[in-house]
Amino acid sequence: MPTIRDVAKRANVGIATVSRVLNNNPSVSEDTRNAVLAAINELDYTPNPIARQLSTGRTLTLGVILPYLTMPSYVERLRGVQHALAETEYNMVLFSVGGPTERDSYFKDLPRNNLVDGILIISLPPNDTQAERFASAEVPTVLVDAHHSRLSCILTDDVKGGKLATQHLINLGHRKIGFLSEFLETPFHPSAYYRYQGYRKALEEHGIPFDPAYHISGERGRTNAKKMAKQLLTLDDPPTAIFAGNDIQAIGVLDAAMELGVNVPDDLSVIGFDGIRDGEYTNLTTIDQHLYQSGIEGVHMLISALEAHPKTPREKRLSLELLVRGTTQRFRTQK
Amino acid sequence: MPTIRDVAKRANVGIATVSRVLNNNPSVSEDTRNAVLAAINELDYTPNPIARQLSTGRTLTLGVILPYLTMPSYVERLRGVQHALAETEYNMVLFSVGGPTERDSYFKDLPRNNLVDGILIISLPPNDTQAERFASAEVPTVLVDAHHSRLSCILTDDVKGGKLATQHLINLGHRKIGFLSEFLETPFHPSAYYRYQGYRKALEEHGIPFDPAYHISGERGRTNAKKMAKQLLTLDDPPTAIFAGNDIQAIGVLDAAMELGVNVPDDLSVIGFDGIRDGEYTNLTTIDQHLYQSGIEGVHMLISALEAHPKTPREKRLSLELLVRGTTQRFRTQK
DNA sequence: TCGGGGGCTGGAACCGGTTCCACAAAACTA
DNA sequence: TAGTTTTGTGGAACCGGTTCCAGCCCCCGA
Repeated sequence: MPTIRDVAKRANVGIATVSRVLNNNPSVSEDTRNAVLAAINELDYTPNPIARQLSTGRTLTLGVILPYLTMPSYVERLRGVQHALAETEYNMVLFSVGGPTERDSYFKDLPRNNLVDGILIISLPPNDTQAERFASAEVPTVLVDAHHSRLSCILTDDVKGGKLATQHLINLGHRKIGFLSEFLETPFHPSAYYRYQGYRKALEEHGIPFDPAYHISGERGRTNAKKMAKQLLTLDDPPTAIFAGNDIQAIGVLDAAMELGVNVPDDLSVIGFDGIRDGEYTNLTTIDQHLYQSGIEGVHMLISALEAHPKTPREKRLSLELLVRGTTQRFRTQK
Repeated sequence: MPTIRDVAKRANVGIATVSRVLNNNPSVSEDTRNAVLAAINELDYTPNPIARQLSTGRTLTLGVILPYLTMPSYVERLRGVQHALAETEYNMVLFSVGGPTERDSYFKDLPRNNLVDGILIISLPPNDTQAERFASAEVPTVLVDAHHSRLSCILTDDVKGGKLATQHLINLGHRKIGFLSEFLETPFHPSAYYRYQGYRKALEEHGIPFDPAYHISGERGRTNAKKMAKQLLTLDDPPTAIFAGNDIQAIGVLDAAMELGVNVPDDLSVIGFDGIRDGEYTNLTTIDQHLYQSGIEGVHMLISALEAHPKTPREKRLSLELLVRGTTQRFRTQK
């Protein structure tokens, strides 16, 4: 593998000059430049980026910490990141987190070791100690789908979204509205809890009393959602509409309805939350939280932090959109 | 940021000794080791991986070159890679390819510049020149879902898969079988072409003449598949079964059937190819090509090449599985 | 008592770039 | 024509680790 010194020798110049040519420094005469370029060509020389990284202190690499791609929403956000990064000079190192230990070890080492110029954290909220570590590090950090007052973040207003979803059902004439989600207390970002709050607020604003029997939470995943939905649907006085904490769970609700012979949307309206592609196939009404866009915005915020090194963290809220498809319908008393 | 020299000074030892402690070299006395560890702790020192990379020549990083995550099959393969990599000491840099220019630039630079210890290429077949460059580089390369005789690869037998799919339809009594796919001539891996060959072979073996009217190809994507399927289904003598080149296209066929009021599977059997998760929602019969597994196998092969540096490329074929779900049915003359 | 060998340790060179600084030659300025 | 700037260039130090090699000390055997 030829080095910069081989090139210098071959072109009969100093290594500083070769370096200048490589970095398009204008203070090199035309003749010298050509001689160097010729030598580079003859030797098929490529500069070693590791050496460059060591001496400049820049790696031109951004680290993305995110959970294993088990949930479609992570993939969708990553797609956005990928798209936004393509237009920049930065590469992306993926740190996939399988569990809390791994997460904590990345959270501990990454801000200290100069391996990356900036860090994007997706759907993994740091605790106070960890956030402090990120905030005091010289490498900027941006959270996507997570919040901490010490760090910049891209946020979704889950309370508002929960309200939006519930209001849609209320506007359709539903009064018996179930809420189904993963456990509200979670060590990760408690989006389900916020959505639940939006649900409660919407009910309250419309003078609909909250019925604890219509609220169920449990382990995440389609199959568990199906089980929970069955519980709701076999109540003596079952809900006429169900708001599921995310799209995958909403699909679980559809599974349950199918198995119980409950017709959607005639006998049951179902609304989800996320706006993942799977919703298309199932024709699911949902709240679109612009997952793809969140990745793009995260990268933009990180890049601008890289250039400006702002002292105070920034926050950006993404908009939400009600996506009416085929699983919600006006409630008919008649039935 | 403290360096190894700061630690050495604080612990009153030489830098070599600190380095030995960092690398668990046994020839350090217990006392010295403790003194060094104490200094490391007091200074909150973390070794700089870039400097280590430069001096050892190892980056502990693998490069993954793959197309933007536009197709579910890429995501599924990447999931497998992610899973397999988690058990190793390697990190993963993602080089996402949006177009041919970007692909070629990665293909050109990556094998030369020591940025990664090994390269995994997913669904992007190199041409002869590029393959030669990879083969002669000192960093090992493995192809997943692509083939070149000079490089190790993880392969799917698309001809066999195409035969399997077609035979399934034939076994169900179908004789008028359509084949719909993206263009057969493509600069990328011509899997559609191989699947088409399997289709032809199966017909031949069962003495069914090939009817060019039943063969259609065009741009990729669900919407285009829908258009093409409509053409097939509005023929004077339409096929009773359609084999689509991949699952997304098969879903497009389902869209077309729905719009034309053609009942699946009563009036039309549809089979896809891939085994992506989207197939679950649509209850699609398909050929499962074990995408997730392909990522895992790719990583395993690459890691073993990293350790053994084999001179000749290796090849591994993944198995295929017919996944019978709800979109195919026995053909009834009666109709 | 002396020589040899092993256990620890530190200095210096090295990995391959970038960049500060010094300096020669050329190009202005008066 | 002498003095001052400008332009182009090379040497050496530096980034922060690893590792070769030399050397010290101690213990052991003769």
